[in-house]
Amino acid sequence: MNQEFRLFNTLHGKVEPLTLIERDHLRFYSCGPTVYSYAHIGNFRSFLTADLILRTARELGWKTTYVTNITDVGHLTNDDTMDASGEDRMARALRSTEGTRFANVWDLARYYSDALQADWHQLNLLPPDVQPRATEHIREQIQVIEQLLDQGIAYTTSSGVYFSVSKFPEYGKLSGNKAAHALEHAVRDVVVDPEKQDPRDFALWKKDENHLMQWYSPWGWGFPGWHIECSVMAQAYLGDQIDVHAGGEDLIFPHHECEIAQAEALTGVPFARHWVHTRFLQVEGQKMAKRTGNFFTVRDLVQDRGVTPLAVRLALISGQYRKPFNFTFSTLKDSERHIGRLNQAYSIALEAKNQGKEGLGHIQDDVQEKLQMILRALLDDLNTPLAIAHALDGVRTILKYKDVVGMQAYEFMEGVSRILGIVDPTPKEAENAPLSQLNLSRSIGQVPPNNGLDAAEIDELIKKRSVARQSRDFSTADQIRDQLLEMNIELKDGADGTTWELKSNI
RNA sequence: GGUGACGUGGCCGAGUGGCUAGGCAGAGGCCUGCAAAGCCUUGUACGGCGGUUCGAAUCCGUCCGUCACCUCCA
Repeated sequence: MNQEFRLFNTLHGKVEPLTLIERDHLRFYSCGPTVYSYAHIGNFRSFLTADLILRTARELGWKTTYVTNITDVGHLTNDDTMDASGEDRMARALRSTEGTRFANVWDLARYYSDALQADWHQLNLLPPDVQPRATEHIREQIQVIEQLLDQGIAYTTSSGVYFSVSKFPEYGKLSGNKAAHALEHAVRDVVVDPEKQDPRDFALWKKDENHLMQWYSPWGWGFPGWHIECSVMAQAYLGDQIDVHAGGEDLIFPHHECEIAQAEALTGVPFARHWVHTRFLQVEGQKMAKRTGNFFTVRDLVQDRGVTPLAVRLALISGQYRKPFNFTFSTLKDSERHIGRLNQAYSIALEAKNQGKEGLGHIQDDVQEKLQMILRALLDDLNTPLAIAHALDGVRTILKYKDVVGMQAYEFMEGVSRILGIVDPTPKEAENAPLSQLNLSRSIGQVPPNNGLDAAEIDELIKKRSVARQSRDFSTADQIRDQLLEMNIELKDGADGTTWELKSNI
């Protein structure tokens, strides 16, 4: 049985089997966001790649140690500014319209990292084992900078401490950006610190007594450079060598390149074996940006537009992580339907299991085979489109043979839930319950805002309509159906009565 | 200028030499008071041009096109 987990490794430019330092134990670090605003769906595409790596590894029976950081200290918008007066993103966020409600940058960071956790949970991302914050590891960062200085790999100027790239000949091995002249070309528009010894050198520490977030260091008051936090925290929790390091494609250079330099210059051993990068998504064919109006956070879609969170998850993983991906509302709509079918199949499977049904043999073999195919697709460089196709295939089988499926159908759906995370593990039974079982105290929170109705009133209307239908007064019945539809509530008449579900307004 | 990725039917998106991907939309049917959902059936394809081969979407070359990154960014 071939259970190799193959992933594209940016370091070598090809798909390679994951080899672990410690047998059956994955040490995994994934770069998290800077919490200066709500994380957007692009951020989450990247986190979802990490989530799928984690789920796949666990499915193989591996032990996993998953660390993903929260960057809660701003980086300079311009690393090379002479006097470090370039405003950082946290400070800029505080000054913005939205930021005025926060007393200071610390409150702002706390607020947005709490929001991140909430969105993380909504999209059914597995919790990390450790979620370290940069501000809680300043001491360790200072210690590493001191070691780099001691070994002559870093040097100080009047404005800060810099890593000396010339002391690490392998610099550029990840991104291919080896030529100094290319880097000079890249910084052409930037004010260069005249004390820097090499244009490639990057900041480890910035001296600044006026910065909103500052700490005392051997070099006076200031704050750490951006790159040092991740390598330090990764090493603190996972050791000098880790198996997989992941992040967005933009992090390849300079962030990850610099992490490698900082870590390996000191330890002399490879920092991460496998580098995994998620491609940026586009939205409706364009780069996502606030100015083009195609910028979306999870809450924009879920809270404001009523999209099922799992549909957002499914839409975001419907393309393979390193292929160009265009996020569209059409995809999102498809995903909502698919989530509905998945949940429907799950209910059927759960019922079959509760009744202890045996199920027909060939159907059982079929879904068991499909579950293996899902795992195999993910083992092949996280081929999520193929995995999802197999999952939907299985769903179709279950829906088609809903009266004769058994225990294995349940195991299949549990597997899909475990591996892909696209099945609601706690289905809202009320939403799909027959009329006779409708619970009048259903949560009002499920009703979209501004429709002027609470759940009890909806039930009343449904009952009124049922009475009208029984007396064959179809014009009244249809009128009620239309009325509810206007409030994004769609009715379905089944054999066991009428059910309703919320429709998003996308 | 440098680095890298990608081009499959109306749309999204699998498929690394011969064997049905899947979904959405479209068409027809079953079911339904009518819908919706579900089920059944169904058409359309591999950017252009060369080459290798018995045979190429799949390998090679070349051209065209699209996109991303290059110390703000997941």
